[in-house]
Amino acid sequence: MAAAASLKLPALERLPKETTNQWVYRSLRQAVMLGLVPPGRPVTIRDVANILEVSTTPVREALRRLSSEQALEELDNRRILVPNMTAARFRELCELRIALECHAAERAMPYMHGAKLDELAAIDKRLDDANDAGDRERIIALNQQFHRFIYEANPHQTVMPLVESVWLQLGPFVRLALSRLKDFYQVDRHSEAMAALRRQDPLGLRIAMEADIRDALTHVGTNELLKAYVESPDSIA
Amino acid sequence: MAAAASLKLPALERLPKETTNQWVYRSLRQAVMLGLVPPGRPVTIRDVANILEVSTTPVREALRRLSSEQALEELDNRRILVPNMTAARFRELCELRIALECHAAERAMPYMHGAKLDELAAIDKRLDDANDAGDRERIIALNQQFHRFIYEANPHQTVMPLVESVWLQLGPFVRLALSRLKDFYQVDRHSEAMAALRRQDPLGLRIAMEADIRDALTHVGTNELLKAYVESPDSIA
DNA sequence: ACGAGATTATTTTGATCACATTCTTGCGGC
DNA sequence: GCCGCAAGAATGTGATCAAAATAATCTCGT
Repeated sequence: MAAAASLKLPALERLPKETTNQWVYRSLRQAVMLGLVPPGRPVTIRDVANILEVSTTPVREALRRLSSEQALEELDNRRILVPNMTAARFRELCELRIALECHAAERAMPYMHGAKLDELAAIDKRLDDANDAGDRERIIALNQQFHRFIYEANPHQTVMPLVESVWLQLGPFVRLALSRLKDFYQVDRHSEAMAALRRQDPLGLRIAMEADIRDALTHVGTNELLKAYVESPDSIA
Repeated sequence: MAAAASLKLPALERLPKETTNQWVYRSLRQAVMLGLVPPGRPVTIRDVANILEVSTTPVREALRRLSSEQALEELDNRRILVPNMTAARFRELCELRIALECHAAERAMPYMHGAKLDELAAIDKRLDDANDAGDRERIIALNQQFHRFIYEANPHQTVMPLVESVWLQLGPFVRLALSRLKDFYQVDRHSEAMAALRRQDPLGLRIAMEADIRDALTHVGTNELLKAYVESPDSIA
């Protein structure tokens, strides 16, 4: 029946106390983040409902939520799809990420005490290991964890949801960058950032953060990789 | 019947081609923006559905969407409410607004040509008039329009949704500030911003923007007004 | 006759609702 | 005070209706 031949969803395992809505949301979010949903192709409620074997209501709510977070785009036609990436949009998102996260880091700095710095170093250590092992999934996860841990040190959270939104929009392409890169300079940047945190040096922190983000993203944004992807996504994925 | 004595919703008129969902969303958004929903008091789906005389489904989706935009908060209990404002959170939101909007303005600057500058000046002129007339509703609306017009000059939009989210969270309190203020310095700041745009001077633009936002918000954030509100909202509203 | 563009018909998709189910919470008996 | 039960509230389902996309047909000028 309902064909949906080209749409594959990861079928995340369902957590114990989780509502259907949350489960569908997590699944779709992950699918978008990993770039499994082809940009431009409409994502219909019924297709997703059929694939995940749930009714339409939770699916529509999950799609709507992702639209609110700019991970999906709602057209006038009521069609929902993954927005197309362009070089210009990618550049905008990079700069936005830098502005947002430098700000977040600076506002969180005063709350990074000794114990928290040790925890952060531990995360970085694990990231280092994953790096050596070449485990991409873990590298992405731990890198996000590293950044999140810093920003969330600030107990008065306002930025993190916005940061997540930008991550969601960049998600698939960051993965793309990693899939081609052999080694990462990020570890050094992370060390610089941690040193700046230890010194409580706002400017140093900003510089390290910006460098870290740029290192991670410029490999996609500037070279021909993004262009190739934009033109024919399937050839790379 | 359904009591909900203290919850009043503006009952926006329903636009022609609008779905129930969109209408409920607009109504709730406006209510939150104007501070009509008391923070801390749970907003139940049923209450809203009864007040607006629609079924629960569109209400739930509207509430969920506002939660995604950080205008509402979903507790573990599945209860939904307007997050409480604290002095610290307010400060965070101000700084976030400044960081975001300075960035947005700077990224939009190259796209502000002659014709667009004239349009901007026209908006500012109308704002000036509203200011003289003391029409608060229009002042708020036009001020937002002024800022939005600048940021949206950038054709590769990524920031505006994030800015809207912050506006939503600050909304009620900005209104609060205006309700007490006699005159505004913003007009001058707007002139400075326009001058900087004309010169294509990034630093000057940032300075003017930051000053403009600070002028609008510090009156709430620093003085006893916010404190009074946080302690007993009803005494001020 | 032929084909580009408009138009209608069919089918797909989204929106809304009422009801069933599941979860939370607050009350009252012990 | 604690436990359990009942009322209230939210989630999820399937049905129904309206809107939009796609397919098929028609019109008209050449």
